[in-house]
Amino acid sequence: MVNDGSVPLIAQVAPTEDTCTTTPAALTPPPREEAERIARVFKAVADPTRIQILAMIESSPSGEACVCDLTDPLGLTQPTVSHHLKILVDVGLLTRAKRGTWSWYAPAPDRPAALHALLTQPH
Amino acid sequence: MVNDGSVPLIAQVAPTEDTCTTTPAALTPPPREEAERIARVFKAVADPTRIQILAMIESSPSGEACVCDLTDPLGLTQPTVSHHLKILVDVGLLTRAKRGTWSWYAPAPDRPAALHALLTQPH
DNA sequence: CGTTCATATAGACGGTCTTCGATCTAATCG
DNA sequence: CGATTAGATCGAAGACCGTCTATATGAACG
Repeated sequence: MVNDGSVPLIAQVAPTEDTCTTTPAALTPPPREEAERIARVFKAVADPTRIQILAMIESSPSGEACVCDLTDPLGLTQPTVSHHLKILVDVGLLTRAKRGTWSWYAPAPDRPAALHALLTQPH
Repeated sequence: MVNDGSVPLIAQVAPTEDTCTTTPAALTPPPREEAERIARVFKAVADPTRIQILAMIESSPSGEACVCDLTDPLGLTQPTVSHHLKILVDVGLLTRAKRGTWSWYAPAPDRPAALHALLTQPH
């Protein structure tokens, strides 16, 4: 890709640090729309509380949890926990099933697997 | 760390949905410190501009790019691009190599692979 | 040494996010 | 029906973020 057949006669000491803006092909970013869609998912997990919520639900023996299971261990109020859960549902990382008075939250089956891997075995 | 690779995505329905707070074992969140560390990485990629920057650098033929390569295609000022690049370097997703007047940014070799997969083939 | 160029940093401004208290909705049960 | 309970929504306060302009740093070059 760089320095193929067309080699200058002058032996350059450094391989590729002449110019930058004059690179043969200008870099083009991916469509803004696509970048925003990806960023939206990352933004949902870019909060320590929501990462804790996801981990709690996934480690739950029944595979799901309701709001009242989360408030006390997290030390947050019920509206705050509901707010975080809504964000996670909106981006498709959790599902909500209302049975009776309680709302049960569970990991969405089609959530990105790589995201889960990053969450469970961080780095 | 608690969860292994194979996760039972399908939660068995309705074993016990009487109570929620009286579940046998109360759910305990992962340590806040760990959740904050993970969130810090996600926050770095929770911005469409930074996702575009990462994609541009990874698609660059030389595998790196300097600031002046990015400003025009992104339509942003130089300080803004430098700001985003600093964030990506601080979380360990990019490396910076200053050669001469230019600063060359490249993907960090030990960055999480799952993150890269999510960025390149989104869903 | 002074100029120029690429980049980094500082400070400011408008917008967004996290959290809370207060209130509304809806389901259970006496 | 009235009371209770779980959860959702609203509105606000404070912190944080992305972007800009202005300026500082530092290297190349005449």
